[in-house]
Amino acid sequence: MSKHLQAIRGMHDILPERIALWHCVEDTARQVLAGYGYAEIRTPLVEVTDLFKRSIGEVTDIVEKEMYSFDDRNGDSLSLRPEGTASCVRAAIEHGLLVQPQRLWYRGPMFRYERPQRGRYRQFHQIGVEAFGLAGPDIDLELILLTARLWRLLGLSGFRLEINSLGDADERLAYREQLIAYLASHADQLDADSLKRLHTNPLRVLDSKHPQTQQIVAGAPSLMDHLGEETRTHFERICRGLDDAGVAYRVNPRLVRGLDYYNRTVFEWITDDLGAQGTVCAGGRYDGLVEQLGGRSTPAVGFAMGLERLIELLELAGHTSEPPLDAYLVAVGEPAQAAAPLLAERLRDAVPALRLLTHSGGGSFKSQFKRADKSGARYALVLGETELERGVIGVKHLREEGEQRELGFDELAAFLRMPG
RNA sequence: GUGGACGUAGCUCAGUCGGUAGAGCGCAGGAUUGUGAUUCCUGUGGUCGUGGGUUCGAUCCCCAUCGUCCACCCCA
Repeated sequence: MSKHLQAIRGMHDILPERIALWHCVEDTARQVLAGYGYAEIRTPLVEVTDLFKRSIGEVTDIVEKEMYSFDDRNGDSLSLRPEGTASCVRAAIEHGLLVQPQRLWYRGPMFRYERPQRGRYRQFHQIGVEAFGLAGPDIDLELILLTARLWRLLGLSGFRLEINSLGDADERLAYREQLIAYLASHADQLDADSLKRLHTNPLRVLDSKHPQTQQIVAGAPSLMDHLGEETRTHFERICRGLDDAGVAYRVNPRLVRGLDYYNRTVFEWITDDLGAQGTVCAGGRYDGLVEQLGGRSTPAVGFAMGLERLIELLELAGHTSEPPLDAYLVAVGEPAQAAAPLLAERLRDAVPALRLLTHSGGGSFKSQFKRADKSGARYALVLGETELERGVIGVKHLREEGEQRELGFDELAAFLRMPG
């Protein structure tokens, strides 16, 4: 690029030619979420840094090295949000929303200082969904079914669903001890990263990609065996529900998530079509987080999906946008040009849904028709000297065969209301 | 943060074993002074990412830097 001014690394402009795909995902998601009774919430992009430290976890990569943090003029440390759950929980506590069950969703940009890669950006967009105050497995199931419906409506297939249960806090603690003991006995065979995590975040070693570490992990004690009766039943009921709903899934006992606040259910929707960043949607239960952030103990489940990743999949699937315009108004000659704006206004009054672009800048019939064609409009509306004299508007089909016709205003309005 | 590939026209790319660059598409105009998309003709196109070094001379070689892409890591 020869320009000296350019967008910040890993942060991308979304250009008009691609915006239709964003609308498609956003509108479909909004429609699905409304259908399940979820309400949208919007929170600031910036929060006190401490909020993320206390929720995501001090020793996670996100908090340790990926946050955009800065001091404001008061000397308070603030951060661009790296994810949405923490803000959502903070807002819910702050406004007393948690006195009753709440189903909330949000969307917007998130920021993480990572090395950009396919499907991974420094500013990226998520839609997140959170359900508060509901402890039963039915709500975990509802969230997963909701996502499955969304994929269906978007025409996306080929995802696989992986689920796991991390157990309650005490179950996990007991397992953690055993896992550390096991891993420590094989310490000499672990890769450096896993060795570092052995005592800080041993569960993360389970989903290491390192081949040799994976071999060790294969022989590790299973988290599933450490689940208590209640946790196990909770998990089984989700699996049963998925079976009954006909949603295929795979229990992956090595699925853990990178954020500290998860307990019990975790799940991921994964695709093989995006290279290394295959997780399209992920989430889980976080029953302890609300209390941890100063609220009353409140069970909660949620997930987030990456919009850039979904949109790239839609592009791969060959999604194209609809022709955006119904009509393009061609006006040649001074009197016609003077009359065109008023004609356009009257048409918009008469046909509120009409998508009409009026030519601007004058020019010959030829050049205006070229514009009309490129605009993608279905019809050209023609206003020239002759039409003006006769009090009619020419209507020409740009996308199909058909004679150019001359219609009076009322006829034209009727035609544009019910074209074709 | 680590490793690798790559930055040439608005876009996709070619090219110069070092002598300041081409194609296709696009865009503008014309063939048709009231009709687009097809066809034909003409025109428009670039500080060869940026900065420095070597050289008589650098888009090409060297170094740095910024950016893109891929993988690791991590995650949506």
